[in-house]
Amino acid sequence: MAAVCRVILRDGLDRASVRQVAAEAELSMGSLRHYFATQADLMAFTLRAVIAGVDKRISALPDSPDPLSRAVLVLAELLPLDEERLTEHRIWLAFTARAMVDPDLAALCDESRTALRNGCRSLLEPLTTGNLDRETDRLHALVDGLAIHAALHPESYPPHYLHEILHTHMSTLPKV
Amino acid sequence: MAAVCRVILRDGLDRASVRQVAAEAELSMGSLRHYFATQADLMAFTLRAVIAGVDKRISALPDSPDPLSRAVLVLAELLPLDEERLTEHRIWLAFTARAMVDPDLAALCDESRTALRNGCRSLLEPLTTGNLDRETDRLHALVDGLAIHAALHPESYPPHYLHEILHTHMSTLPKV
DNA sequence: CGGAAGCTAGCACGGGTGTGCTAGAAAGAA
DNA sequence: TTCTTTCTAGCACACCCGTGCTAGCTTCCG
Repeated sequence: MAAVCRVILRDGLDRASVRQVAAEAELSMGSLRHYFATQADLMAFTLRAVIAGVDKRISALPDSPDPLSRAVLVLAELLPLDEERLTEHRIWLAFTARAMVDPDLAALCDESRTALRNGCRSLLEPLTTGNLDRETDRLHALVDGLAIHAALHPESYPPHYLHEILHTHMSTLPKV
Repeated sequence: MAAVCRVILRDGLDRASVRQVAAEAELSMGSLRHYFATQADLMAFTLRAVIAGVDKRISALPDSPDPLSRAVLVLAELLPLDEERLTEHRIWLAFTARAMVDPDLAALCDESRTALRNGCRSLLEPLTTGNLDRETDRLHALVDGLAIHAALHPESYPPHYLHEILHTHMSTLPKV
């Protein structure tokens, strides 16, 4: 639901009321509620849609025989390298913050967080001989941290710089 | 303002209304407003207090002649290794999310974010011969990412494990 | 003692909120 | 055509909100 995202980006998740979203979507409140019985439904649907979008983009990625370039390619999808991904990350951050006090959202966030971690792990597997779990968590933290910094200050983290940091990290993994 | 923090942790920043905070502090609304003219004042004060607490803890740290152990010592203060720091990080995350749509809070967050980055930079300076800016941003992202993951899932990130990851990172910095 | 200053309590206003509900329009099947 | 389903619009309720305001209480200084 594009309207929900626009409202969240402009006014924040707190102010994404049913009324505001309906106005943004140029719908009446009643119409909106015909599709989404409650506000929680609306928000959960939106979050799911964002997650599904990311998943889809990643699985559409071309295969690459070289584990390192594949890893960089995949991880780059998780960084806000363009307007679309910047939007996704801001939405994601808003929901993550709310997940701290909303068990339903927390479950959703956890699910995709775990998937992300597993993804990092499988990318890392052929690339390091260090402790895999530890390296996974280190990479995962780096990617999320970078994403947040870049989402808040895109001007300080241009795409090529993000790539550079990512490459540095992957090149300094503990190896044999 | 401990009451504000309790409400934010329990119900979220959105629901940290003047009424809720007053109730949590066992004060009347009027009394609270005698000290904080507006809700924004209350929140800004709280955020400043949290930031000041972290600053104070860090500057109270004992000196260490060894740059590596000093770095690990300082950075450990930025991770949720105990209940107090866990609280701080959750509060911080809540405010960060709101800073996306609140320019006043954004200014505050930026300020301490920059300070943190500079801190990382000066810790890193004697430890790596890699590109200092890039290493700074990489470390900064790692610390923030770790902090967030640990704040959301403390059970998966026990203190010794956080330390371990930190140590791994510092040991694999690009060196001569 | 008197008076001022600091503090507390609470009311009231205007406004925004989620959701239950009904009434009607549009569209498609019989 | 008529009936049924799907959709739209909007009202109404009860609730919580920030803030302006006043009235009373305490505390302390002169």
